[in-house]
Amino acid sequence: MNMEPINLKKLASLLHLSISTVSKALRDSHEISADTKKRVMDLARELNYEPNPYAGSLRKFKSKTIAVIVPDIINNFFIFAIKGIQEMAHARGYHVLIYITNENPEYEKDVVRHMTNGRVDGVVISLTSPIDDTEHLQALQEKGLPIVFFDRVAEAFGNSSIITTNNYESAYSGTRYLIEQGCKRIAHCQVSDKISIGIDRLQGYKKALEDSGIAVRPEWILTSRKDYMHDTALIEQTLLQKDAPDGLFTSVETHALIAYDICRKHQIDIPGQLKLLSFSNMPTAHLLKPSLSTITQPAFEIGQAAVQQLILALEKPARYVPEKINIDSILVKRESTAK
Amino acid sequence: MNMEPINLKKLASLLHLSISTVSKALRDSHEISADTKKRVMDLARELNYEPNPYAGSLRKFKSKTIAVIVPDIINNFFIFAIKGIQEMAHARGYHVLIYITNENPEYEKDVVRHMTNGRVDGVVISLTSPIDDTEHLQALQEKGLPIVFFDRVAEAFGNSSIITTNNYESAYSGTRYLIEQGCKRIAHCQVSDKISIGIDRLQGYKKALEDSGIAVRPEWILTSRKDYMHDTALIEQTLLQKDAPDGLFTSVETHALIAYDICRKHQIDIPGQLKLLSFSNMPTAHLLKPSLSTITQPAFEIGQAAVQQLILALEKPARYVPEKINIDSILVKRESTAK
DNA sequence: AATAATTACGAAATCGTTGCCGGGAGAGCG
DNA sequence: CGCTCTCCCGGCAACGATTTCGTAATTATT
Repeated sequence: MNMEPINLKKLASLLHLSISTVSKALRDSHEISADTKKRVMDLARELNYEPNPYAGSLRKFKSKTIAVIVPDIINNFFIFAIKGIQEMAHARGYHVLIYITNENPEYEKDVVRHMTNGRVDGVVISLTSPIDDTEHLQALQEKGLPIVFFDRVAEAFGNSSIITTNNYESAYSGTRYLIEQGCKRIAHCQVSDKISIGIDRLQGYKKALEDSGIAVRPEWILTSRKDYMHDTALIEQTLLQKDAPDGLFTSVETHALIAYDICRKHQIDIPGQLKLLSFSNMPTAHLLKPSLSTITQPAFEIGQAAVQQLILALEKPARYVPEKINIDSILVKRESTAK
Repeated sequence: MNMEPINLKKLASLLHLSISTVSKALRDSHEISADTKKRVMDLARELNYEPNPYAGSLRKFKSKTIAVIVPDIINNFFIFAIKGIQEMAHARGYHVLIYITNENPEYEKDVVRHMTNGRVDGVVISLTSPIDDTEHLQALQEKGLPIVFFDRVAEAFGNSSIITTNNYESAYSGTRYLIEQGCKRIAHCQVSDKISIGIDRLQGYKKALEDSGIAVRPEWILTSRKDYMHDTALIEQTLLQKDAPDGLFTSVETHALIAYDICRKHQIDIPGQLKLLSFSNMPTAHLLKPSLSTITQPAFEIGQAAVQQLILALEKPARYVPEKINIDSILVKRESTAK
């Protein structure tokens, strides 16, 4: 079944030319006559010649491949971001390797470490690791591999572009909105206290409470352990206590769904007893019962922008200046926060 | 910033050994003394040596990379499948390149054609192209690249493993279930009439109607054009006609969501006026209003099985026999089909 | 007509790794 | 002591493409 491969040597021998001539003809070099070029191109097309990418990579230290590293894929934000990344990368002729860390920092480090070998030209990453634990990324950068962060970023990390949404402002205005809707006891469920978006959103939440003269209750700041059972127990316990919250602001859609399940189980009325607002890119938010008010991130655009920055760093390193790009989220008001 | 690369030559010169000795030491060859091995390994670890994958690929015609080609990614079935693919592949030491065809057969062909060059060792694919249009895949196979199909497969395609769910039976029992719930006029929305799952599910739907003595109405077999506007108009028009259906069985979750939107817009009661059942892997199905009855596919397991088959084909070609693997779906009854 | 310049191609080195040899040193055996 | 055998290691040729350099043949220049 295994046909003999079509490579430059094969083309050259069929055309009675040298390998270098064929190579140059295919790259449309000025050194080759139009006549010869045509002969070469025609045969290449006829035999479906495809250059071996690894041979070229070896010589040129370019693989035309980028890696996307995300904490999870069961999350509509990342889905849309990956879609944006993928589309932009392909449009620019890049291949995309995908790595899912499953929220496991050790696994992320492993993946990143094995990336110092030229397999990829650059990396687009949304961090799983805490922001202060980035030696593995440092190592990458020292090897000359550009990194672009999106969503969960390492602000302090020098020389890399960072693409985020306005996390602080969104959390602030989201929390303010809950207050406007009548909430006085608002809990916040954060994804982590050691990750950029966790920190930024928490700050926005806190500031909004302060500005409204509401005291921040530390026991109502719930921190996820990325474990479904644990997170469910944590939220359930909070929602069932005597002086329970009348508002819940969650940082990821998973936790909003958990809250829905808990409220159904214990017949807590949304929005009557509890108003719910979540960062989310769920396509079904408006169809839920009740429909979910969301802070919707421009996930697709963030993904696109990340790749644009990365490719700029790769192809015009001289002109490339790391940027901090912000693309605003949108607050969509629905039933879950109605008065 | 760009540190000089750590490669075998560098290690060899530091250790005063030859390149081949270092290479063999790292691969734990029996030709090398334990002593030398240790020296080599220690230095390699210290300097974070990572072998250049492309150099090896070039010599061994193995890239330890597979491609996943899917029609779309905004679809929970594919999300979970990709997750299964990714996890299994990484567990077995493979890297995953992802390609999204956006339901565009021409793009699929392009992607597949550029894959005959050794970039990947094998391909896991869910087809966008019609089942009778597979020369591009034929070309791949002739190059000796194993292909594993999942979900949208090419049955007639020789020598490849095929992983599906029991599409025919699921569609049959789903339709029967709608009839049991009192539906007499059931429409079916298929994803395509030229794709395996479209055909299989349509057959199951038809057989169920026949077995219940209900005539199949061709105008109620709606075929998607993978265009949101078109599909919406098509379903809307069907649901608004005089003698409208009292049941709708959709093949992909997107169309179920479209149906929800249409029903809301025109105040069609689900399940009172229209019962709705859909193939779907939505995590929010039980939270919709009304909750959506689904035929849920074992997407994650299908992805895993696909990679297992592919790796078997790659690593034990002698022992590999193409298989047709079926993993059953589950019918989950919820409010959208209540009596 | 002699020299310079241009055109069109080929030879060979190179990227980092692997694997087939070949060979020297020492051990074991008769 | 001479032979074979094993143990370790180094040399070298690939893998497929790119690129630098060299060179023969043709054309242009003075």
